[in-house]
Amino acid sequence: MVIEKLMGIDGQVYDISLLGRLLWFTITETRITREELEGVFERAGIDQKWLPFPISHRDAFRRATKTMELNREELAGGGRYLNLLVREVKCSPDQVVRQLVREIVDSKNVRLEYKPIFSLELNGESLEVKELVDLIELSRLEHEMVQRLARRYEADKMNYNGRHVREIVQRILHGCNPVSVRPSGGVYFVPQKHAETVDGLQRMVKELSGYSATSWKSSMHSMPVVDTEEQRAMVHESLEDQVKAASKALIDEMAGLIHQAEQGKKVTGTTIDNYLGRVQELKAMIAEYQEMLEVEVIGAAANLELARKQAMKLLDLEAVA
DNA sequence: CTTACTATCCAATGAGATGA
DNA sequence: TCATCTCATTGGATAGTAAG
Repeated sequence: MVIEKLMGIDGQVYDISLLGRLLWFTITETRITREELEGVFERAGIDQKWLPFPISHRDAFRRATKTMELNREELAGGGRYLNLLVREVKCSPDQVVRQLVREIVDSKNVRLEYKPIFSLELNGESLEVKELVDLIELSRLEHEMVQRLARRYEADKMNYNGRHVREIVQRILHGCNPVSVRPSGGVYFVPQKHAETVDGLQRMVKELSGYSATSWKSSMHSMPVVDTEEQRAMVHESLEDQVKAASKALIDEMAGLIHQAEQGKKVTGTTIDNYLGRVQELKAMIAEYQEMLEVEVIGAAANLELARKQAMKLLDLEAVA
C-alpha cells in the first residue's frame, strides 16, 4: 500500500493511497541530433543505456529519398496527374542505388506514362545524383525534389525523427509493466512503484518538445490513480484484456512455428528461449498486478498457462530434432 | 541465423464537407 | 441540425530485408 500526501482543492493535505498513474502522450515529428539527445537524457535523468543506435548513412539515404515521392499532383491542362515514385534498384554493402520514377496518369486519354528520370546513388557515404533524361524535360516540381535531396540527406544523417523518439519512449515505458487502458493503446496505467521512471519520462518528453519540428509539441501527461474499488476494477479489467490478447498472440505465433516445424523447418533454441522469455515477462507482470490489486487474475492466468504449455511443446520439438 | 530497421497495413479518431 | 462520408493523422502490429 502506497500512502502519499496530496493537497486537496481546499488547501488541506490528505493522506491518500495511490494505485499508480494514468499516462498518455503524443510524440510529434521531431528533429534532434545525437548530441542533443544525450543532453536531453542527461537533464531528464534517464539512463544512457536507452539511447538508440547511431544513425546509419544508408537509413538516412533511404529516408531522404523517400520524401521525394509525390502523389497525384494535378498538372496544367487538367485530367493529368503526376506521381513521383522512388524505387530501389541495387543494394550492396558499399552502394545503394535508387531511381526516381515519373508516373503520369492521364485520365482523359486513359493512359499511363512511366519513366525513370533520376538515378540516386549512395556510394560509401557520398550522395550522387545522375539525370536519366534531358534536363529540359523536367518539370519545376521534379527539379525542386532533386534540389532538396542533398540537404535532406545531410539533415537526416544528423537527426533522429519522431518515430525514433516514440520508440525510445515506448522502450522505457515497457519496463514499467504498463497496462493499456484503451484497446489500441494511447492511454496507459503504470503501477505506483514505477512512478520515478514515469517522472523521468515526463521530464524527457518535456525536454524533447523543444525539438518538435511542427507547431504541435510532443507532450506527456499523467495523473495519479487513487486506490478505490472502482479504479482497481478498471486496472484489473484492462489487465485481463491485455494479458489475454498477448497470450493469444503468443499462442498463434507459436502455433505457426509448430506448424513450420512439422513441415521439417528447423526451430532454433534461441527462438524458443525468446518465447519462453515473453511468457515469463507476462507472468511477472501478472504477479506484480496480483500483488498490487490483491486479486486473482484468473482468466488471464489461464490463457497464459496455455501459452506456456505451447512453449513447452516447442521445446519437445527441439529435443526431438 | 539473428537482429535491427524500414515500409506498410490496419484501426481509431477527429475535422471538415456534403446533403437530407 | 444531424447523419454520413472522406481524408489525414496517429499508434500498433507485422512482414520483408540487409548487416553483422
